[in-house]
Parts: sequence; structure tokens; C-alpha cells
Amino acid sequence: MDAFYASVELLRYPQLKGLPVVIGGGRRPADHALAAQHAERAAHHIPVADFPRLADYQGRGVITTATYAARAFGVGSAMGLMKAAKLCPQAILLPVDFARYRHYSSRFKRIITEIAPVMENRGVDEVYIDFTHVPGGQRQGGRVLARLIQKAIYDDTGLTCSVGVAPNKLLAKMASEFHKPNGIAIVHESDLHTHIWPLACRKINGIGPKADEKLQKHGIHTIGQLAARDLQWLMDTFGPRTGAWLHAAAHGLDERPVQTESEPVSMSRETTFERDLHAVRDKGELGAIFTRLCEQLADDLQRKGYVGKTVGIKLRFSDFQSVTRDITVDHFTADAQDIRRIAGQCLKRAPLDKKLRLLGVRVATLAPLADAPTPPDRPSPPASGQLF
DNA sequence: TCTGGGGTCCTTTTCCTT
DNA sequence: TCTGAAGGAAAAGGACCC
Repeated sequence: MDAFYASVELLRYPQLKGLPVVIGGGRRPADHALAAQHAERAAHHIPVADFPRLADYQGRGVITTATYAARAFGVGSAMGLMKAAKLCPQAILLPVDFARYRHYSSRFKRIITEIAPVMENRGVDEVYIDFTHVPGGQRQGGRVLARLIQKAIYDDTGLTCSVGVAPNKLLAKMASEFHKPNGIAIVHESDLHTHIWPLACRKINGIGPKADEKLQKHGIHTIGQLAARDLQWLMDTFGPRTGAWLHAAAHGLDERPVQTESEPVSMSRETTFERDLHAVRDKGELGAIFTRLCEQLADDLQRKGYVGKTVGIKLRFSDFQSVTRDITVDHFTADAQDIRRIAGQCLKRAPLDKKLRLLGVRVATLAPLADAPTPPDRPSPPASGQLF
């Protein structure tokens, strides 16, 4: 298989080039206020330099992305906004705008599928493509096709895009990082020693901070060092599955096909509160949030045409510890009251002595509504003994 | 002053059945 | 009825990704 990984630079605003800008925040009132301020200034053509600063932000949010000028101060994706404000208080803060990203995301993907139909979604701004059967896909090792796709995306959306071309998904993803932004990189099997092995293990998609730490402890820092380890040793140290995967990945091996469609496994809604809430003292507020999450989730399921039979909750406490509880019931549901009732049962089994910072509701074991057996006629028993 | 939200997948633990 | 082994499903936790 010839794989192609494209990642669009979805969050770049050309007029912000050179300025320290971060995009972030959540969906709480402070963030809606920020979004309103932003819209107001944009409507009056107020220069970007006069937009709200990171130092002015009060709230619980993280950075979604940052310009290179902002990264120079040490801020980056997933960092708390309060912490980032210490490092770069003068950075301009823009609110996240998911509706806009989704719009550009679908345009980006539509353009790609018109050229190369075998495409796998990897989130809002990334895709894999199998271009084995795309006419002209092999010209100059894929570079001609990569340029064609970049140009088509830029002409339609004004967005730039980085591309990696390689024999499989694993290597294509790594290659796409080589010449960001707006770059093209082609990696052949024979480039493994020279281009891949010198890289840090963290560059392998799937090795995160924890796995990296463990590797480092064993003196393994680069992919080349990982490749030099014995398969049996890796399996003994990391477990049979992970060990075998690490070994294969370090040797540039990856058999996963490009998957053009997939069914969702679960859907969820969660929210972090503006301030930590107490299960007893803030019972009313929590109960209202709980009900609203269930309603939103039921709405998501119904809109997308799914039902599920596992309902779960997630709690995150003020110390950031989290727990989950779930129950699998004997019928499929997408009903808000039903979800609320089952989630309420889950809640009874959770510890509630610490203050909460987040509450989430999840429905799993999904089936498309059309395939699901019709639920038996069961009136929901009245909610009794609910905690909140 | 910390640390969003929406997912997938894997491992370990627990529980139930045979 | 007790005890233990084995296997599967469900539950819980956690790593990871965008």
C-alpha cells in the first residue's frame, strides 16, 4: 500500500503571522464572553493587535494551538491558559470556533476525496489516503499528487497543508512532520536508517509521555535504539502486544489499511465547571448540569441515528483524580430520561466525598438506530433516591 | 494559577457461569 | 454445599490522539 498523510494547517490566520497568538478556552461563560468580544472587534475592523490578551483571561481553559511567535515563549498545545499567561501575557487570545473548523474541515476532505477517494478521517484536520490506485499517483514518488492536492486545497480554502508520503500509515504520518508548515516529505523504506532511526521515540504515533518515560529508563531514546532491542525483550518488558508493536514500529512496519469508514463506538458529553462543586452543597446546580448533559447526549445520538446500551458517567475531582462508572442495560436507548435514570444509578456507586471539577455522561455499545431491536415498552420508573 | 472536550484502544480487575 | 479452575463479559482505569 502507498500511504499519504495530509494534515491541514487549519488554525493558521495569515494576518496573525509573526504575532504571538494562542487559540483556546472552553465553552463556559468566560469563553462565551471572549468570543463575543472577538466578534465585536472583528465587526468594527479593530486591528488584531487590540484584541484581548492572554493576561486578561480568567477561567479554566487550555491552548488549542499557538502561532510560532507564541511558541517561542514556551507556550504550546494543551497548556493551561493561566500558565501560558505567565509565560507570554501579551499574547493575543482568540476563542475556539468549532463551527468554523468543521466547515473548513469538510471542504478540505471533500477536495481530497474528489482527487483520491480512498481516504480515512483522522480528526478535524488530518487524513490518511491510499493512493495506490490514483491515476498518476506514483509520479515522482507521489510528489506530483501531493502538490496537486495542496494547490486544490489552497485554491478553495486558503489553507496550507503538510503532506507525508510513505509505504504505510505509520511512516507517512512521521514524514508529514518533516517540512511543516505547507511541506511535502517522501520517505522510502530505504530511508529508515537515515531519516527515521535518529528521531526520538516520541515521534512514533502512539508513543506518548508514559511510554517514552519507560523507554528512557531503559536507555532507549531514539527509534534506532528501539529497533536495536530484541523482540523478546520488548515483549517481556512492555507486554506481548505492545512489545511486538514497538518492535514493528521501530522497523517502519505497519500493516493497517486505510479505513474509509467506521462506526462510532461511543458518544459522550462532559463539562468542567467554572468552580469546583460539592455533591451535597451544590446538589441543585449539579443536578441541572447532569440533566442537561444527558439531554445533549440524547440529542447527539438521535441526530446521528444511534442508540446504545451501555451508559456511564465520569467524575473528575478537585485533585484531578477521575473515576468512571458504567452499566450495561438490556435495551438500546437514545432517550434523555432513560440515560439520566441509568446514569443516576452509576452515580450511586461513585465516591462523592471530594469536590468535583468535571462531570461527564457517555453512551457506548452503539448500534445504528435502524439495526437496533425495538425497545420493549418500558415506562421509566420514577427517579428515586437520586443523589442529584 | 495549573491542566478542554470528544474520541479510540488496551490492560487489568472483577464478577459470573460452568 | 463447598472449592477451585477456567473462560468470558463487563467494569474500571489509563494512555494516547486530534
